[in-house]
Amino acid sequence: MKVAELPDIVLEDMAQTLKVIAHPVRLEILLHLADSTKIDVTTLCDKLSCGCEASMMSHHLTKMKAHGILTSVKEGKQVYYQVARKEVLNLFQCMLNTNL
Amino acid sequence: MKVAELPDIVLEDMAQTLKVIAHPVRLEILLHLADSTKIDVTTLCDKLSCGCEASMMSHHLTKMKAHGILTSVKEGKQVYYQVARKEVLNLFQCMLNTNL
DNA sequence: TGAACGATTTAACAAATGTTCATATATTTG
DNA sequence: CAAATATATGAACATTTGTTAAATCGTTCA
Repeated sequence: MKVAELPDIVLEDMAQTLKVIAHPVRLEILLHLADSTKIDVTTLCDKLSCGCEASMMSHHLTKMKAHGILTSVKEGKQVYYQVARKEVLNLFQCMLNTNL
Repeated sequence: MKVAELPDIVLEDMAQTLKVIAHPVRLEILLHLADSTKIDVTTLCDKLSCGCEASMMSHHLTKMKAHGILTSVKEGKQVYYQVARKEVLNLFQCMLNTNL
């Protein structure tokens, strides 16, 4: 990891990605999606312990989708979300391993 | 990594930590501190490519210190900062390795 | 068809947080 | 003590967050 050579743009991208996942609800969403392949908004609201309303949940999901972390497919009335960049889950593992 | 068992408080702490480092300048600071054991505010301003004024630099450093990521010692006129939680540097390695 | 319902998104706004620029507070030195 | 240097603080500005209400989209069924 050569520090000085890391261009600003890379740091900005990194910061951006970190910022997107740096929220307790969004972390919980990611953890849940790590297990289940795909899940719809209402079910997420029910399963998560954050007591999040559908509207707020939609906000968080939209944000992560906008940054390419999630994708979604519409099936009938529901919209199913899933993790697009599995790498973000490594970050989790890393944090858990190192007590962060 | 058992998802459902991760208590909210842990997720909040994680999110908090991520939030603190989720800024391009703060990332650059951390990378720089990974190499040099300790460094003062003005030198940091000079070395980093972000063109950060001392005042802003101080804010970033203060923030990271407040969250236990950095520590500082005052020696005469200058204040030297260094990394208190080396684990955060693992996060970097993790992100670089996985193209995040 | 279209009225009613369920699922998700969007809009609008206040409150909390984060960022940045200007100013203030040390600390050393002449 | 005054000047110069190093760092920290304050206050304006911008962004993010959370809430409530309303809008959209798809289904069902009378």
